[in-house]
Amino acid sequence: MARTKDPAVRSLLLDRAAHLLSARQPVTLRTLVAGTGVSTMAVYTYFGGMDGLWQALRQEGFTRLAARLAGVTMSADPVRDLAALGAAYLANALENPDLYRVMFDARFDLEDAGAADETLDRLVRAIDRAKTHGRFHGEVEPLELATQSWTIGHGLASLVATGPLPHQALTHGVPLLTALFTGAGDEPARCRRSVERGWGRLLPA
Amino acid sequence: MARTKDPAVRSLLLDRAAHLLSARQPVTLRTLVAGTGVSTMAVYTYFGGMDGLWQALRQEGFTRLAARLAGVTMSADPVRDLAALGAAYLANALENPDLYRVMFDARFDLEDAGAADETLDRLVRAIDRAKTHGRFHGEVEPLELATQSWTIGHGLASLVATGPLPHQALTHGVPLLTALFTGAGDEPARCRRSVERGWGRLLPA
DNA sequence: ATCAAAACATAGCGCTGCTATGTAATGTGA
DNA sequence: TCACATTACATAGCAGCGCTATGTTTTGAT
Repeated sequence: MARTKDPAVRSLLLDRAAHLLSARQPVTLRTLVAGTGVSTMAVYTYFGGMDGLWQALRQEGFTRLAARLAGVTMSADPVRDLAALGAAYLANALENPDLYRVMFDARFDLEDAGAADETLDRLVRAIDRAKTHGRFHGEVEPLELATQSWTIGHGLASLVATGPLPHQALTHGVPLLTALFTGAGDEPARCRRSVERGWGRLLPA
Repeated sequence: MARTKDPAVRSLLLDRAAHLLSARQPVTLRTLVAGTGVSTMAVYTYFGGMDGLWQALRQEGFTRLAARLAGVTMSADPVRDLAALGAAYLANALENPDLYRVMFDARFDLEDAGAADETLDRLVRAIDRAKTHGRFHGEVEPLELATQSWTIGHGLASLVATGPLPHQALTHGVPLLTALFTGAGDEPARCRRSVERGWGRLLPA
């Protein structure tokens, strides 16, 4: 008994926001709708305000990350796969640095808690796989090891994306993950080779 | 042949900014000077604008961090000391979460690059000490290991301060650092004991 | 004592997100 | 099919933001 929303408008606004973000142009209510033909009210009908737009943008960021991780093909070497997931995480963060910053920007009260859960779950499953392959010893808690891997990935991504460390520093991911996985029971030399293979093109800077 | 600046005004503004920040009240040009008796122009006289104030605030954050790290007393166990430095870093980040966020907030172009250098240097020296004690093997590059320790610390601090991980997750610091230092040559069981000692009160959540 | 220079106060500009108001479009019940 | 309630949408205007132009006052060197 009323007018319906047009999903295309919503996508249009999100796309334009992402474009402005990557073009390092300010994302404001007015710059957002400028040239789109829609009025500023559209932001309120579809997102309830700018905060809602940022939240939707974060969701988009996590969705894109999930897709990126899903693109990592599993191999016969589960530890390589773990490193490859880490590399994919970092690659995504550095290819969309602005979106990554939005995703982990403070000043949001985590109503979209669990947005990162899919990411973590994928890690957990990869670790489970390494366990069944006998690379990690039995006491390893997959969720804990996944959280620790995430900590390394996020720390690296954040320090590089935010400035304190140069891109070169991404190579630190190899010794960090190798140390972590070796501590989880993998054989050191073999572990390092696996991680290096998984880290892939992030290695030569 | 002119009027001189009053350092007290500068401190007053910085103090008030920190207060507003910790009180979770918006830090704006007008809220900053409200009730202080000084006018908005003061912010421009002493900081050149709000950006300058944020920059000064970051400097203050790093100064406070340096003081915190300086308060860690070295013991006979250098690996414990390394973990204690990590714990102090995290404790500082979580006691001044807003300031920590300002410190590592993106959208600043690193003109104050090197602000974090003192922190890193302290880590380097602690690692050097562990090397001379024979805890790490000779190929260990202190700067690299320091950067990797920082990555772990910042990753944890960021994920906890920004929301995705609960405070409980700080305990992950122990296995992470243990794995890293064990990989650097320390004997596993001894390393874990040292790290646990250094991690201290961050352990019981 | 003089006077230039800098600190300081005030007012106002263009921008921000947001909302109040009026209008046009549309899915639904009769 | 038609009327209407309901929602999308456009416009205008509000308070607040950072910043700057302007005029005044203070002050330190000559």
